[in-house]
Amino acid sequence: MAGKRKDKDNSSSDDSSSEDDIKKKKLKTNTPLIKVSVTSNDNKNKQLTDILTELSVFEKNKGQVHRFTAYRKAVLSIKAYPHEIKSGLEAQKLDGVGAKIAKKIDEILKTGDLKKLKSQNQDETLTAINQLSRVTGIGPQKAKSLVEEGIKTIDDLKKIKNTLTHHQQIGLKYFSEFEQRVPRKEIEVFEKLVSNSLFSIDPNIISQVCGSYRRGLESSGDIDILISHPNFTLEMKDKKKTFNIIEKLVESLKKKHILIDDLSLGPLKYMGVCKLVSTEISEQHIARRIDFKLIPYESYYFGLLHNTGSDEFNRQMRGIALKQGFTLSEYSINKLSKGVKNETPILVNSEKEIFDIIGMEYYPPNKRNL
DNA sequence: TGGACTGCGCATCCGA
DNA sequence: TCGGATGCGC
DNA sequence: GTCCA
Repeated sequence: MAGKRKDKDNSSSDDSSSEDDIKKKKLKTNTPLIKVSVTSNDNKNKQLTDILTELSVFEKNKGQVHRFTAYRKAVLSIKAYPHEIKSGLEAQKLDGVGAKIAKKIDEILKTGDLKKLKSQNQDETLTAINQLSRVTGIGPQKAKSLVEEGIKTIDDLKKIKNTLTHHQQIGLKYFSEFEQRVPRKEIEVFEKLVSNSLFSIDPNIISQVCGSYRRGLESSGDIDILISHPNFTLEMKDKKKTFNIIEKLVESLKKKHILIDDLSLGPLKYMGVCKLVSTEISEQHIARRIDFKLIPYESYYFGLLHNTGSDEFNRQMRGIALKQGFTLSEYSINKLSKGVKNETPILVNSEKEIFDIIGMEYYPPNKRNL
C-alpha cells in the first residue's frame, strides 16, 4: 500500500561519461578498513551529514528502509572522509554516494539548504509521522494509520492510550527517558547486578554487555546483554527445547526492583525496562531500555562479535569473509564451496579465532567504532 | 535495467 | 481456535 | 538511493 516511488523531476540522466570514471575510482571503504578514531568528531562535513541524516529519517518513517540505509551508508562514508567536501563530484567518489546525493550536496554547498528537505519539513503529515515513530513500538505503518485518524502528537496518543499495544504503551510512558543516552558508569552498575543474579541462577552461565559499551564508548543508547551456558546448544535451540535462563533472570531482577516493565519476553530474547533504585542520598535515576539474548554455546563468540558491532564494522567484516570464501553470521561461520554453504559449523573459542579464519588482523572492540 | 540491500524473535492481527 | 502473515525492533 | 550482475 505504501506508495511506490515517484521521483519525478529527478531523472538522474545527466553526466554519463564522468559517471563511469567515478565508478572506477570509488574509494571502497572496504579492505582495508578505514580507521576512525573512537572520538571521531573530526567531521569536516557536519552540515552535509546532518541534512542527509534528516533525509534518512524521513525515508525510514515512510517505510523505505533500504533508502534509509542507503542514506546512512553515505553519511558514514562522508564522516570517515578526512577533507572538507567542495563539490558533489568530489563526494561521489565515496562508497555509497551516487548521482542523486551528489546533486543534493551541490545544492547544499551552493544554497546552504535543500529544497526537498524543506518541503518535507513543511509537510504536516510527514512530520507527524516522524513524531509518532519516536515511540518504541510505533513504526511507519502504525504512525501512518494514526495520522490518518487525526492523531498527530504525543499528547494525542495519550488520549487513546488504551487502544495501543502493550509495547507501545510502555514506549509512551517512558517517551522522554528512552531518548536519553545511558552513561557508561550506569551500565557498569547494571552489569554487576545482572551478573550477580545470573551467578545465583547457575554459576556456569556466561554473559557480556555488548553494543557500544563494549566498544568503549562513554554512553550508549541502551543496554544489550548476551547470555550463554555450556548446556544450551545449537541443537537444543533448533529443537526448541526450552532453557529458561531468561525467565529466571527476569524474575530475579524484578525482585530486586531493577526491572520495572516488559516489552517482550520469550525463551531466547527479552526486551524491557530497567532502572537503578534511587535512595534519598543518591541521585535520582531514570528508566533505561535493556535487552537480554540467550545464545547457543557454540554461537557465543559469533553472537558477541555481531552484537558488539558497529553495524558498519560488521558489514565490512562480512564482506571480507565473503572474499575469503566464508559466510559470517550472528550464529556461525561457514565455508562456501562453489557458492554453496557447507553446513558443518566451525567451532571457535574466542573472537580472535574468527578474525584468524578469514585472515584478518584482530580488531579489539574499541577499534570497531566505524 | 531490475533485484539485493541480514533476517530473526516476539506480539499481535487475520483469515480459515 | 489455530497457523500463518505482518509489524516492529535490532 | 546505490551498487552490481
